Amino acid sequence: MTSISKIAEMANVSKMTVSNVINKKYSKVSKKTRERIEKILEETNYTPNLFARTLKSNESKIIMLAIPQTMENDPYKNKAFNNPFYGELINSIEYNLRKSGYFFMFRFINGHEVLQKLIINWNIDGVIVLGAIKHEMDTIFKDIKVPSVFLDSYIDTDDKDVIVTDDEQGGFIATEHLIKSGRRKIGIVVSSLKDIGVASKRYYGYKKALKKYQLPFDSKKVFEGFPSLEFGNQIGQYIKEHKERFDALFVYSDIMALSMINGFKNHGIKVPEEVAVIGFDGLYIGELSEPKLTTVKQDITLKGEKAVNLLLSKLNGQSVSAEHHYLPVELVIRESV
Amino acid sequence: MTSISKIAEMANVSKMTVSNVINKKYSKVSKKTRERIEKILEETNYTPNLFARTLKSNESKIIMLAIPQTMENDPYKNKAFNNPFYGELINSIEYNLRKSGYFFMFRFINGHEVLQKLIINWNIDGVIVLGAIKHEMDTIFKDIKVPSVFLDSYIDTDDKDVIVTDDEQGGFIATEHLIKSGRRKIGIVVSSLKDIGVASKRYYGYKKALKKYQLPFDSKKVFEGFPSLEFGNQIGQYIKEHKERFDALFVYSDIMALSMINGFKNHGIKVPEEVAVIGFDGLYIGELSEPKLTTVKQDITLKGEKAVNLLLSKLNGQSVSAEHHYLPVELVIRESV
DNA sequence: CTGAAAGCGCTTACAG
DNA sequence: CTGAAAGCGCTTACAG
Repeated sequence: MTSISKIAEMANVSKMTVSNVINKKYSKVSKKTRERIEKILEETNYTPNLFARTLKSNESKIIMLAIPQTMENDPYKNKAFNNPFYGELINSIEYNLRKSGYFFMFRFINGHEVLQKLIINWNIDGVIVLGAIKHEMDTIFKDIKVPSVFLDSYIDTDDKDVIVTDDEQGGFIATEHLIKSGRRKIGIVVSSLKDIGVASKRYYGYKKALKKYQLPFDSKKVFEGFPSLEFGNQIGQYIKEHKERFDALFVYSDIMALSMINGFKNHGIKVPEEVAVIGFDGLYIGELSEPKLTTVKQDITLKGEKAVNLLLSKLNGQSVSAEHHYLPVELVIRESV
Repeated sequence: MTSISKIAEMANVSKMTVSNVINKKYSKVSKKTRERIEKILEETNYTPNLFARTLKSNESKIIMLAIPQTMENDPYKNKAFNNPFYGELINSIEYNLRKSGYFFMFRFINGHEVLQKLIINWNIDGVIVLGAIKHEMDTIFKDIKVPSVFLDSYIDTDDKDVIVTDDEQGGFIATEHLIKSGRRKIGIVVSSLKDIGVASKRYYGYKKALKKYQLPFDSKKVFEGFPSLEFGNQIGQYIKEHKERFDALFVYSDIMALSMINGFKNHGIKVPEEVAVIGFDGLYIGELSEPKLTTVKQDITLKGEKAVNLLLSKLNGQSVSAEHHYLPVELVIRESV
């Protein structure tokens, strides 16, 4: 491995001069020296050691995507990333970071870890946090001293940068669409309502729509769970047994909605004739289902891009005060309602 | 930020003693000193700077997942990670690395980059390469000097560690299952056959099965493309127009198979009655489709685990000679054949 | 059991 | 325009 000092030796100059050439501080180097050094750099295939650079400059160019792991994260037990949402988001974040010359570190953070430790460990320049909930701000995300952007997080603090989809509005238009299509007995499927997050915001939107159209809210029509064949079958069976009480379901994610539709099929419930189903996300797989999934679409790729851009503007000091962005949602009507 | 020297000052000892306590080299420190230092470490919430450590020790604990980007990788144009395969794999790799105390860096590598540069940049301890093809070994993956594992890569070198699914066997049993179910006019859909890779191996298996059962091979029944609504519709239309020539399709991935089934629906082709479809991967979404997708299942989570374990065994010098692993496939019969 | 010192590969005031 | 030197935070022979 060629180091600066080796290059300096070969070129018969000081390390500083080499460093100046590498960092393109050309005003400090004569053209002749510069060209001689550049040639050697080229020949020796010099590659800087970014650890050394970071140690000195305190700029690592590493951005971390941190996902708090709320439940068991052994992928054998919980394939969290079954949901293509994650792949699409990660794809976008990696691309946008790389385009700007940053490196992408990715990590689930379990409840016992404190993100700030990892940040110091690696001199992380900035952090994108996905799906944080309020109480985690006092534990996992305590004392984060680098620029950070909270994605899909409802953390109830004004001084943090936050990007979310307009989840409440999304829940509202989903439910409103069901109502406008003539449904009156509308259930909802979410992950967990224990904490305020994406799921509960969409749930608020659901309740808001019911209220606006003077439909009664019934807590027995609220189902909490995670996408799986079992859960879909369970809800399918329940609705089969209480058919008179349901004519529609708002499901808070597409992957979950497809799981529900599957459960309905298994129990002979016709979608949308007997029970209409509307999802949330607008994933590609929703276009492939039978019936094709009506859903509330969010632009996941854009979300990743926004997160990176906001973070980088923080890093560059272009944006100082905290920003809160609400990304728009869009109703996509297909066949399941 | 507390550094070792600050701690040393507070404890009235040398930096070396602090370092020994941090690294649990207890034989070199008296119990009394050790406890005093540990208390200070605790109180000051000391976190080591891993850049400094790496600079000295040359062990970064960073593992990189490198994916060569064969085509345009702007996620606005090509949502590569639409395929939940990637999410599941990344999930598993991250988990298994973290469990072993490693950090996970993730990056697409475009054709102009050389991975070895990135490795030197970051002192990467090891690399997992996903989906490399032969000629990339002379460009992108030239001169990799750290332990590396090639996943889903057919690179034709004995001295590299390789983990692949038994793709040829998978293609064979998929096609054989179609034949045994009475189909004789079997097409195949793959990504690209230009290079030897996962797609072409599955294609060889397809040809092998045709041969074994003395069915003619017809190059007009081979379709190359990428999963999208358009491609599904295109194939749907083609098969509609040449209905007499098809009664089954082996599709090299589940996400692509679902795209085909969608195209068939749009053109009124009944699956499996008119054309049977078998996929490859065994993703969750295949259980949700209509009809449920018959497929060749691979264990993606296991694949990620194997990749990490093999790489770590290389790092620890437990495994010296190159290993080639073939992961088993399994026929999962559902409804689409 | 403990310390002083060198060194990993870089950058950056400072001096000339 | 160029160099000598200090220093980023750590580890590691070496000496006592």
